[in-house]
Amino acid sequence: MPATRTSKTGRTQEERSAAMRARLLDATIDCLVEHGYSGTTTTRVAERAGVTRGAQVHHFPTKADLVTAAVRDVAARRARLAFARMDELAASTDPIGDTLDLLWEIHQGPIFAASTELLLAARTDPALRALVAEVEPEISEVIVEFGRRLFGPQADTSAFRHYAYTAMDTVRGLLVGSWAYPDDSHLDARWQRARACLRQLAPAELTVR
Amino acid sequence: MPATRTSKTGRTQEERSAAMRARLLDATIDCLVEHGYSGTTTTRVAERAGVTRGAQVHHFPTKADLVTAAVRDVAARRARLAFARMDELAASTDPIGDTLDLLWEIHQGPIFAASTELLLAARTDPALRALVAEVEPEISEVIVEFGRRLFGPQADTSAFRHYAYTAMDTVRGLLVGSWAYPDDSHLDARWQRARACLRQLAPAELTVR
DNA sequence: AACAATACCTGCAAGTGTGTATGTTAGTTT
DNA sequence: AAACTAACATACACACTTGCAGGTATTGTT
Repeated sequence: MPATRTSKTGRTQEERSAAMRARLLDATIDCLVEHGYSGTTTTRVAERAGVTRGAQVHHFPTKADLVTAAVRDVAARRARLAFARMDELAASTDPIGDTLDLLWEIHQGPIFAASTELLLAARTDPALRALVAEVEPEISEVIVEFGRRLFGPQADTSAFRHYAYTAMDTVRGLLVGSWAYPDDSHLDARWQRARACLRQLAPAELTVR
Repeated sequence: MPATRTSKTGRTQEERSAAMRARLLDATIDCLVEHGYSGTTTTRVAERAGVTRGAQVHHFPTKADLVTAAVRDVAARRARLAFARMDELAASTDPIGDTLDLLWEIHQGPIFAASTELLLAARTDPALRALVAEVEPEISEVIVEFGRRLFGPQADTSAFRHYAYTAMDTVRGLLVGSWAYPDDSHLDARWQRARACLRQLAPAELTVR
């Protein structure tokens, strides 16, 4: 136990460590979104987090570690957010449609830009690639688990998996496209169209558990 | 006319210039694909093209110029390739389906990786962004023109445009996804599914001109 | 043949990014 | 309270990138 109060701050090592890591990860995501992967220099991250570079390197020895940890972190947070709304979906009159909307919603915010930056960087950086290869199955597994809890064993069929992938591809495509054609005004409308298509495409026998 | 043959090479300035530019642009695309945007250093490009950096900077004063020119170049070449197959499409029994397949085919090869690298870099780099904003409408226009020639004035309806965008988004999404999940084996199968969906989604009244 | 213009080369300056080595402070253990 | 460990800070070395200045060679013009 943290018995001896030798100092004034009164924070245990673990608390300090966790707080520091959180600040660094947040700063990293911000940098990824604002400056892209190569613009996310360890120096800049440290600055933004209000931390010295020494502290940063102590927690994340290499840039690859830092960035993957950051993306893993937001992904996990978004996942928790999704799971928190599971009941709502199960009670819905159109669970599939609502799940699609949730998928869209989850992808809003910094997560998509950040993870795309990571992904594209990993495409050509072996060190990153190795780390991403570790993280990616975790994320996949979370998605599958989500489906399993919502739709039961049907989620383990290959048809379901294909469907889930297709849905995610569609969302990704729309969002990448939104960078190419910065006319964001019709973005939601286009999602509505795509959603309608996906809704129709859903395996007919799919029912909420 | 290039009358005076003062030298042995016998190449006109314009020829020299064009050849040099071509070599630089090709090398740039290769680097984009292999090393990503930030890994595409002007030094590396020059090396790869077998040219000094001085020559490179003479033709493309800045890195942004070089890279956008390169992407514009491949895009143009792919477009020519598409136009070359226009007759084939017009004669097809399923012109829309075949056009979708052509769209997919066009996106294979280096063009997609290269342009995505450019796009993502432009997302956070103002100088690049400005150049991309110039190139992007050109590309859009080519696509619209293609549609217009194949489907006539129907291509100018907003429904058609939305459809074209959706199709392109789908292709992009699939390909970005293929980097996230490096299991390329099912990629074509997934395109078949997506294609089927898009085929169905096509404006019913759409006919070849 | 002489002059101008363009293509191309060499070398450099300034800035930046990453990782590491080494010192200091705060927390933990006995 | 002393010894120990983890957290954090400072400073540096090495490599690398970009854009530019100033020179040489090739082509076009008169």
